[in-house]
Amino acid sequence: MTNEAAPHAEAASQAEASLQAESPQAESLQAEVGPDVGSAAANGQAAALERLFGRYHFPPGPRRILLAAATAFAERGFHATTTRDIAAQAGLSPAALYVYFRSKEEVLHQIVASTLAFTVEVVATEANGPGSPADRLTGLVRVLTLWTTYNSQVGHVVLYQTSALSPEHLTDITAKQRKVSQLVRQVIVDGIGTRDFDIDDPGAAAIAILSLCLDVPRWYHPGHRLTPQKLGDFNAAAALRIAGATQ
Amino acid sequence: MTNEAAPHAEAASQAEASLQAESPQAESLQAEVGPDVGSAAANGQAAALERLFGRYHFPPGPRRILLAAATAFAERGFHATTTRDIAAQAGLSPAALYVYFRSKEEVLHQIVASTLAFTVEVVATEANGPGSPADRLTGLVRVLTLWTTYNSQVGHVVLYQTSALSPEHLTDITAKQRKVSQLVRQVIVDGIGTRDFDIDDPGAAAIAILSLCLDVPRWYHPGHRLTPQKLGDFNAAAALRIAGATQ
DNA sequence: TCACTTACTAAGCGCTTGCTTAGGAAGCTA
DNA sequence: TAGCTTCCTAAGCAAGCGCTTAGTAAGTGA
Repeated sequence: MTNEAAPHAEAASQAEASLQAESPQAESLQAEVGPDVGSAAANGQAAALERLFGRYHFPPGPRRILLAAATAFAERGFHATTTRDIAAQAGLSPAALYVYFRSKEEVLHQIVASTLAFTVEVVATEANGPGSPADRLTGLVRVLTLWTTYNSQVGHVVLYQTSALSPEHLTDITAKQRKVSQLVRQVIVDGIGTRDFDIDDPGAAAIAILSLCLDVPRWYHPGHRLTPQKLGDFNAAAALRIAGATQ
Repeated sequence: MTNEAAPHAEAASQAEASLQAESPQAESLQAEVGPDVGSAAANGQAAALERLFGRYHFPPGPRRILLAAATAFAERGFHATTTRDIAAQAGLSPAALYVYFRSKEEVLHQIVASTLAFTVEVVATEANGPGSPADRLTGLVRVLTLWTTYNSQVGHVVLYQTSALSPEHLTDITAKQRKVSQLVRQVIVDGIGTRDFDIDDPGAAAIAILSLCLDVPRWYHPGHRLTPQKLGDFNAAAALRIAGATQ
C-alpha cells in the first residue's frame, strides 16, 4: 500500500516494459523450446527457465529470484511458498525480493507473463508458418507439446497458479492465454476451409487439441517412458485425427 | 501432534471406513453424475456435492464443513483458504472443524477421497459394461466428461490441490487416480484386440483421452456455450478418433 | 429429577507470514 | 581520498494462521 511508486522495483518494471515492447530475434525459437543436447533432464527445466528469463533481459538479481520462485511455486504452489523460501533458494536475504519486486504476487506475474509471452511467440510462428493447415497444426501441436514437456514445472505455474494473481494481472494473463487458443482455432478454421479437416465445431476441436498439450504438466515428469519427442509426435497425430484430417 | 487418537474425529473416520468397505447400490449411477432436471447450473454444483457426501454417509455437521471447504478450495485453493473461511461459510465457529476432523488437511483428503471413490465407481461401470469396446469407450468418455463438467469445482480440487495432502493420503489418492487410468487403458487394449481400434500405443492413447476429460475443470465454467451433453458427445467422438476406431 | 450424551462455542496460544525501515559494504569516478 | 552508486542485509512489526482447551446449552433415557 505504501509502496505505490517504489523506486526499487525498477528492474522488474523495465523488464515488464521490454516484455511488451521488444521482440527478440526469432531465429531459433524451436531450438530454444527444449534443453541443450546432453543436459540432464531434471536440470534441463532450470536451464530452460534461465534462458527464458535471459530472453527478456532480467538482470542477474531478479533472475535468481524468478528462477527460485518458479521452482518453488511449481513444487508447492504460490500460497505454500514463503518469501523466505524463495530468498533462501536464491541465496539472498528475505528482504532482497523487495528490492526487485513490489510483492510476491508480482514475482508470480513476471514468471507467468514472460513464460506466456514466449509461448505465444512459439505458437504463432508455427500457426502462421508456410505449408498446409495439416502441416501447421502438426508443427504447432508438436512444438507446444515439447514446450509443456520440457517445461512442465513452469507449466504448472502458468496453468494452475494464476488464480493467485491480482485482478489486473489476471486480465493480462488471460488475454495471452486466449491468444494461444485463437491461434489454434484459426489453423483449424483454415483447414476446414481448404477441406483438409473434417470437423463440425472448430471451437470444440481447438479446446480438445489444446487439452492434449496443456494437460501434460499435470501428469508428466522428467524420465517418463514417453520422451518429449515421442509425445510430441503422438499428440500431433492425435490432433490430426481429432480434426478429421483427410489423408 | 498431541491429537493422535482424538476422540472427536470419529465421524470422519467412520465415513472413511464406509468409504472403503461399503458400495452403495449402483442402480442409477449415471443419473447421479449430473444435477436434477430443472436445477440451476450454478447451484447444481453444490447439489451434486451434497448428494456425493450423502452417498458416503457423512453426518450433517461434517457434511456442511465438507461442502463449504470444497467450494472454497476450488475457488481459492487449499492454502489460500483459512479454517475460519470454511467455518464461516458452513455457519459454524472456527473450532467446529476440529470437532469433526483432525486437521484442515483431513478435510481436503475426505473431499478428494470420496469424489474419487465415486469417479472410480462410475468409470468402472462403463468400462466393464456390455457392448463393444467402442460402445464402452463412448460411454466412459461421455460419463466422465459429464462428471467433470457438472462438478468442475470439486474437479479443480481433485486435480490441482492434491499436492497439499500428507504423503500417506497422497499415496491413497494416487492409487485411486491410477485405477481410473487403468480402466481407460483396458478398454483401449480390448479394442485393439478386437481390431475395433487402430492405435500403436494404448498407454499414450489412454493418457490423451483422459486429458480430454480431465482438462475440463481448467477451462470450463457453468454457462459455457458448450453444454455438458454437447461436450460429452464431442469428447466421445474425439476419443474414438484418437483410438482410430474403424467405422 | 438427574446423570449422560450430543453438538457445538468463546477465548486465546504460539508461531509464521508478507513486508518495511534504516543502513552498510564494495566498487567506481574524479 | 571523497563522493556517489550499486547491491544487498539485519532486525523487526502488525496481522493472520492452524489448532487447543475448557466449557456450555439443549436434548435424552431411566
